[in-house]
Amino acid sequence: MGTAEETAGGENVPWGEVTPDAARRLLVAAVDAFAERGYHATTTRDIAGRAGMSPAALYIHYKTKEELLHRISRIGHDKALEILEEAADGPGTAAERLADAVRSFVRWHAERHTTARVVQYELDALGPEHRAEIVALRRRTDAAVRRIIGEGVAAGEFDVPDVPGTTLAVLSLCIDVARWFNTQGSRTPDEVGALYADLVLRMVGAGDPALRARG
Amino acid sequence: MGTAEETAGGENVPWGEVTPDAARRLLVAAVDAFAERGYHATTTRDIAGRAGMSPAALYIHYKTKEELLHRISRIGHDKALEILEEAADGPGTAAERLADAVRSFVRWHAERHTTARVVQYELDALGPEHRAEIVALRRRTDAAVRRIIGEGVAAGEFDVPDVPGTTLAVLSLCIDVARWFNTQGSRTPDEVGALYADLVLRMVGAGDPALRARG
DNA sequence: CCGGCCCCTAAGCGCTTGCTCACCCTCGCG
DNA sequence: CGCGAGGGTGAGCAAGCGCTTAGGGGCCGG
Repeated sequence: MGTAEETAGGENVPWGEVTPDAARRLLVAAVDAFAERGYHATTTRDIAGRAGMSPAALYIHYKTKEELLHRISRIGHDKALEILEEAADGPGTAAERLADAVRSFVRWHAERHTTARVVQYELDALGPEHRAEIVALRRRTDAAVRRIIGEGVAAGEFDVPDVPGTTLAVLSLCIDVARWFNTQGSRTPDEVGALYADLVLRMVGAGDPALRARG
Repeated sequence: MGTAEETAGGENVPWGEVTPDAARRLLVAAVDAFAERGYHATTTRDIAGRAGMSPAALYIHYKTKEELLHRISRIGHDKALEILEEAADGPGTAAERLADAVRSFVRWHAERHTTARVVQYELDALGPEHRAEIVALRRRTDAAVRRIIGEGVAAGEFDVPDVPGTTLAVLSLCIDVARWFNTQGSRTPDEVGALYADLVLRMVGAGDPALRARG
């Protein structure tokens, strides 16, 4: 109690783990700028300006612009992975767990699509070591989805001729939500999550379509 | 006969429509560089260097770096749209046309994934008027897919509760191939096309799964 | 009241960027 | 052979980049 985290607004606030306050303001500004223009097109002056600071202030809290991207990418991937693995390790049939995983993963990508866009599409801008670290996290993401699908096939729930390929496609579908979401509007994250969960169950040939529509 | 296009190697060569030769070499170099590093991280010196020319040579054939991106984007979208509309307007049932469209669209994104990456992911780097022009092309892409799905539903071939949403998901799935293809290897464009055609037929609830597997 | 500490800023350094300009080399034609 | 035109180059400009540094202002314990 009385920790910096609580001072910052509790542990469920989006960037609550980033302290002190000035560092978080800079990071949030960087997420917005990176999502809007891309990493390379964003200047450190722009980030500092959005955070209401001078350009030099950035370097008090972060060594380089790349370190900012890495922090964003790391925290974002941790969160996305946590969401997925929680669903993968939950109770229920493979179909229920897969639907749950897709629903929450997609919802996160839609709700926090500016963060997700940076996390998913600016990976190449990281330095070699930082990129390697993030790639390792992504392999765990892949493994979590593959595990659910594999278990569904083993249990006879799913009909999937190509498990690695279908895993890839499912993840690709979910991740790409970050690219297009809210460029049109008119759909809530919950709606997209529900739609995608249904589509993915169809992709793995899970059970009776009529059951899916009702449940 | 004896036109510049034929001199350049015939009309089926990837960038055969770009003349003169030096302009094409620069454009191909730009595609590679943009795909590898992204538009903003690519310098005009890098593009010219890859084409074996001095930095100044670029400006003989293109007014700005952005014009280069626009030319690439325009030609690429034209080609992608042509592929899709050809399949959409072809003969056969809605299921056959949808499978055909997805198969060829995906194959193009895989085979020419460096071009596709630029075309699909560097749109924001275009100036306002050029972007508007490209966005109009993408609406036609969307319309082509939506038409096939709509016709399949009308004919009772498909079971799709949300036609616009499913259209969006199908296109998103195909487009994202450009992002991940060949970062791992081990899959040919034909294989990915076949896999994705099957997955999409499942998404729209087309017919008997057993029939799909045999056909 | 003050001295040290922590954030922060103004100014600017060294470098790279997109792009330009004066000039040259090559080639077809009379 | 002279010549004009068009594709190419070397050098470099103004602007903007990531990042640094010297110094200032507010807060806090003594």
